[in-house]
Amino acid sequence: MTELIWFRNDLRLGDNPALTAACAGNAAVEACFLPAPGQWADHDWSPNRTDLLLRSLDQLGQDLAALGIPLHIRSIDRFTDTDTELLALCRERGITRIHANEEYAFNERIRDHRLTGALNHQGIALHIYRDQTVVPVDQLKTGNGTPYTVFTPYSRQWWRWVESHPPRLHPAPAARGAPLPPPALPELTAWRSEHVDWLAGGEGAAHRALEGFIDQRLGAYADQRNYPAVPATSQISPYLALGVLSPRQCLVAVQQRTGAESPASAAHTWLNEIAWRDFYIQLLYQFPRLSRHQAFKPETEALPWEPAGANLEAWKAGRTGIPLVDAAMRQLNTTCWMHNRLRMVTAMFLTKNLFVDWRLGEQYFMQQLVDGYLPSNNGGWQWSASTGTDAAPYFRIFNPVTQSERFDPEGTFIRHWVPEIAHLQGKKLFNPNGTVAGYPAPIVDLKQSRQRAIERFKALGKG
DNA sequence: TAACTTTTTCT
DNA sequence: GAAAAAGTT
Repeated sequence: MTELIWFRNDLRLGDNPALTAACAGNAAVEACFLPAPGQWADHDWSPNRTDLLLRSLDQLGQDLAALGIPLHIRSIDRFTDTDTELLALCRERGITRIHANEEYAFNERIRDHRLTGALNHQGIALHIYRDQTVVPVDQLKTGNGTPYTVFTPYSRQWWRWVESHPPRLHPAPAARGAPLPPPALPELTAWRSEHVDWLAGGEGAAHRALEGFIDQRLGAYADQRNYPAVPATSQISPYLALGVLSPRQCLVAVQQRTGAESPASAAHTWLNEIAWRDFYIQLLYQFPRLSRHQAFKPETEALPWEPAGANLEAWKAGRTGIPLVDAAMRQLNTTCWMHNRLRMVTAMFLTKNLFVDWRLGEQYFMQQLVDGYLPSNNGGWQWSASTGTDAAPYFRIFNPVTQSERFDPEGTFIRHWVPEIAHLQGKKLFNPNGTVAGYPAPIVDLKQSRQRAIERFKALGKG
């Protein structure tokens, strides 16, 4: 009898509940990963993200081989091909039990549900373990027993739960046999990218990034995280998105490296972002429509979005004529990552000023981001578009010029990414307003478009 | 995880 | 007449 650990969104040895369970006994342990490029395409996964995935998978295969655990990489096209491939592997290798960590998006849950039946029919058990969050997705409920849909009360309960349940990490397994040759990776050329060279793959790199952040930048995080010109953020989101790092490891690392029982305020601010991540994951789990291109607030489906067209293309290209928006989009297009404040600014500009359907922005972000992750990306977009849970009130519309004055006061970030206006001084830099040859005039009037958005949302209530 | 407008307060 | 506070969207 052989145990199989099926890696999905958890490309790590450390703190991996399914891996720990697979290695609990003395039976032989083998591992598998099933790349599904057809499904990746359906989910708008970026080659930037899958490049990091494949490099991390490569590292995982080597680490497993060193422990004497073979990793079988069997490419399929879509989730519907999973049963055939897994059953064949189980038959080949004499596997009777499969362990995997839970995934929370709709298609993944359907896959696992169907699979359980198909496998049981063949006498193979599929064991699923809670993962991806600090607090289990169905743990926190309001007084009515309903899921939380507002962050503030959720986070209160989140902290209370975390303090009464200090996370205990699953240790990485010990060697189970003689070292093996590392597995070969499939080519998947279309899913490779050269734009994410700056980011190293694998668990070791992820932990170095996490520890470097805590040691060098965590103290200043609360004060500086909103300034895109300052490298104040942790930059570990790509690893969390792929499960190369677990959020529980983040929590424990903060406690251990700061030597604090309960987190100080700087640590608190950062860990609250982990709570936001948990919040959005539990929402995706509780409300399947979020996985299916639907608004959390159904009434917002009636909003008369503008035809996307040239405005969407200008936004994507970073040629809207609004410097902070353009700088942010160019950062995204070049580095496959964008500062969080700018994600809000650019999303708000697309959905409120250009009044383009949030789904198109959400999709473009997924197609570019190295850290694209459905729960956070969808949550963030619906927050900005005021269609989601705990969303920005529709009348609270960011003014991208005011945002630049506040969060890029020296213009450092704008000058870096929009060099054609770098010579401008003072407030001119934040809104050249068509005065620089070679840089577009604003493609939309900020004041008028703000008013238009407010009126359209207001009309919803009367309908 | 605002912005804008109007009103009031303070020198 | 500026700055702060309050009200509106």
